[in-house]
Amino acid sequence: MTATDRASRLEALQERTRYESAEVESRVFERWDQSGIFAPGDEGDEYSIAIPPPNVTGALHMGHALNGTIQDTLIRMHRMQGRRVKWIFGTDHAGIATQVQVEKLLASEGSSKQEIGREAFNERVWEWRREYGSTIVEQFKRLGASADYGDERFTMDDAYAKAVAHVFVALHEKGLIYRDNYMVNWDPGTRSAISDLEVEQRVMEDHLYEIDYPLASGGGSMTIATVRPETMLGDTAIAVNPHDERYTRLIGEEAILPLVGRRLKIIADDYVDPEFGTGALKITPGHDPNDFEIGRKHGLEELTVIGEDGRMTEAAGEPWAGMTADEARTAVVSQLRDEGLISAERPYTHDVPHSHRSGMRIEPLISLQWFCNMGELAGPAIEVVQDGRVRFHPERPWKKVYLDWLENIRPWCVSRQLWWGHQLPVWYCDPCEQTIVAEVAPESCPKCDGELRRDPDVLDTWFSSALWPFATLGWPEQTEALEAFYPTNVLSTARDIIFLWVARMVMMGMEFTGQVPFADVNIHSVIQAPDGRRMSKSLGTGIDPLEQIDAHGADALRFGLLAMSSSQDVRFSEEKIKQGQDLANKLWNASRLILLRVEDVDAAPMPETVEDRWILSRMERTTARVTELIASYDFSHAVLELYSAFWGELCDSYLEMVKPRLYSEDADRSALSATLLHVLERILTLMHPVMPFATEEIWSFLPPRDGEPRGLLATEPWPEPDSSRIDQAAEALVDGAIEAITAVRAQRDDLGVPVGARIPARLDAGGLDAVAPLIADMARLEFTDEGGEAAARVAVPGGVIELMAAEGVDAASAQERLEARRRELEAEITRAEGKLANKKFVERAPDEVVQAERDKLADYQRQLDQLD
RNA sequence: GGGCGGUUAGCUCAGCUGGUCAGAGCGCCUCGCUUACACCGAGGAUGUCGGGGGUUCGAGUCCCUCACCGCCCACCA
Repeated sequence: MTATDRASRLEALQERTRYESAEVESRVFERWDQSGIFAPGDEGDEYSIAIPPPNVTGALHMGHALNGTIQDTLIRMHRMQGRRVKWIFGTDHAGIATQVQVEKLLASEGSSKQEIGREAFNERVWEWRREYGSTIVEQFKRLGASADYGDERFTMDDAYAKAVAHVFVALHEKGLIYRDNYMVNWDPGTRSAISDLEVEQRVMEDHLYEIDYPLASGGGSMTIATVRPETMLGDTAIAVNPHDERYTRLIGEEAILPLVGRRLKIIADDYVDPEFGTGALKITPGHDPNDFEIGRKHGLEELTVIGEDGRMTEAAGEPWAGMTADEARTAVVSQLRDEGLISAERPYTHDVPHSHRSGMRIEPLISLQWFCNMGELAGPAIEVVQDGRVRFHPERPWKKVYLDWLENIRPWCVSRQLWWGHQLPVWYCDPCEQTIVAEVAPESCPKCDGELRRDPDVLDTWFSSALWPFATLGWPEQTEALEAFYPTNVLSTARDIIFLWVARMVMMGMEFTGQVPFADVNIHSVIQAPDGRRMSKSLGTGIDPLEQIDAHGADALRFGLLAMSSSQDVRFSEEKIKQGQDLANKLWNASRLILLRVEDVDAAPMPETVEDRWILSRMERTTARVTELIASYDFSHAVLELYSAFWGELCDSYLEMVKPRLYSEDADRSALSATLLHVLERILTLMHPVMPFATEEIWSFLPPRDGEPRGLLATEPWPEPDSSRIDQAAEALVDGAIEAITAVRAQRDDLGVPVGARIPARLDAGGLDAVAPLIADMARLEFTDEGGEAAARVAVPGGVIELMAAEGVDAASAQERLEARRRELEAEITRAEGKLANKKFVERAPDEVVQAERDKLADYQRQLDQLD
């Protein structure tokens, strides 16, 4: 860029009185992209974050936007700190979610996956992905996320699939993955088994029926209570508590299952609660998890009377076979009623498991599935969190939540009856009952050389997600990227997937790489809808981040989200986004003021005045504070710190103090220019990780450095706090001056003095002499030594400022404020005196606290004296 | 059934190990289109920190209890 180019750009800047985010963002993003900042550089200690991969089917929601902002803020700061940064980016194949999308598409074409077959279906999914899979990627770009887009991953990539198969086979060889006929959560909606973590409890209104089961001996009956009468068709026993005196004599006897006639053994088990219902429990090992356990314990027969299609099976017998479970319930109840076997029925409210995926009621049933025994894997994952190799932020309560879950971990059902996903690397030879588990498809049966049949099931999506931090880097190959960027530094996510994903990544990471997958886990807040409900598409409570970007700008959204979020769940507030927008605009205009008034200098700051030293000192403190806050994942405070440092200190105070010098045409403004440019550079740098677009755009207007046009702010070095610029004396002086200015302005306002009018005043506050010109200027006073009647007295740090009678000064109304101040001081004095008169306080409180109270009292006393 | 979190200005939220911690932004009121910005500036009002009890010289800040609200975990039919 030539000097004349710059001149004309500055000229154009004169006209741009507003920050136009839409216009700036696309242009700035293009510059970042072109210059290759998204890819890791060649130097520096590595710093990496693996993004929680969004679903390919996904659209950017507020959670993505918040987490994307958090990660990008970390990534950008560390990039500026000279680290060799990689933000591992990609998408998840999201088994069920994606399959459902494509099924819908097929349905709209009047087709179905059954009609076209598995192979063609999968081809359609890939096609779908080619067409729509980049949507969410582009949306992350609009956020300003500086991820390594050039090295994007997908959990169904060939290399990734190899890693998945490798892990499956290895765990199988170790005996941790096995096939079993076991009770699973069957989701009739997706027609697949799902894991415990994908089940959610919903409160349901049901009926609790009491049903009489006649005793085989003919002597009376036993009454059991159930909410699912239709499952009685699969009953194989009745259980009572061994200590329940009502039933002890019946243990070992038999009852007759009504409607069916099967003989049911009456067994004893501690599980049964004598207090509940009738104290007798029908046992249906095929359709209830508890009954299943009891059944296995007692060697009971397991009958499957409800099939995977949700209909009654042949085993249920006539006339129920073929009915849906609901129909069967109605039929069973009606027949029982006819036979007079229902002795009671009452409404019953209880929790019922539902599929998180389809929303359908879970049908517990026994199914042949693949499981992963997690106990052994959990050990190291517990250890690394206990010894601090993996740290949660905030630690409380997530560390405990994580540990509690791992310490009570249960087997994981990893097979899914879907078509889209990682198909199990398992083959069967039916004739010789061989099962082959191998990374590479075997040609034929090793025993009989016969044809093999591949297991049609795919793996739970979370199985492949669990490998994300290392499989994305090429594992199991020992790639350069793996060597450089694994383990990653931080994992950032909301709490809802701590078990589903975070814990499993730690387990798999430890098992297969021997290292933790990440050192820090940042658990951020969940953004709720403004009314406090969950933000969800189905509820219609979602707020589209892209619409927020359109309306307020990406920087505004980023600022707002960070300001909103803490460790607590928070309601979305568009006002916070608006605050971010105002901040971007203010930043833009403050920068214009500086850039358009300053001389083109290229020098270190040269403080000339106390306020110069003050702002330089304050900037160092802000630098240290912001750096520390971001590094400790305290984003809301980091962002508020930036806000108040920039708006409060730089704009409201410093820039106003400096204006007379800045606008004086005759004076040499080079020293001031150097200071102003330094301060501007510093604030832009500190704000860049949070508001990358506006800061980058402004940066491009800065004068050349070392004769060269500026490069990108995104790669500018992050400032090291410079303690030599800390100036406590200057800070005390200027802080005092600001306090005095505020007090005088308030008084003027009360007096009705016109804003622009300069009025005569006397300064009688020893400590403020050095900043008298500053106060005079900012508070529009003309200090004199002349006597005369004071129209008003204003208490200021260390003394008083007397406003002299002058035109527009209404002495009478001044009295009011003075009185108010006097009352305030008197109240404080009374309070302090009372405290100090309390012997116990003086005796027991720490000396410094007592002394501080004495100092306060003295100070108030002096102020009060000076008002008289 | 366990466990966790919340209840602070009209709204959304900060307040670490108890002693200027009663705050911020928005909103509201008054004044100002002053040569960066009206997406602005100057000034102002507003809270017995959910209720009750306790510990302490001193408590939004610790303990107990009650009341709502929310979340997580859990195999009581």
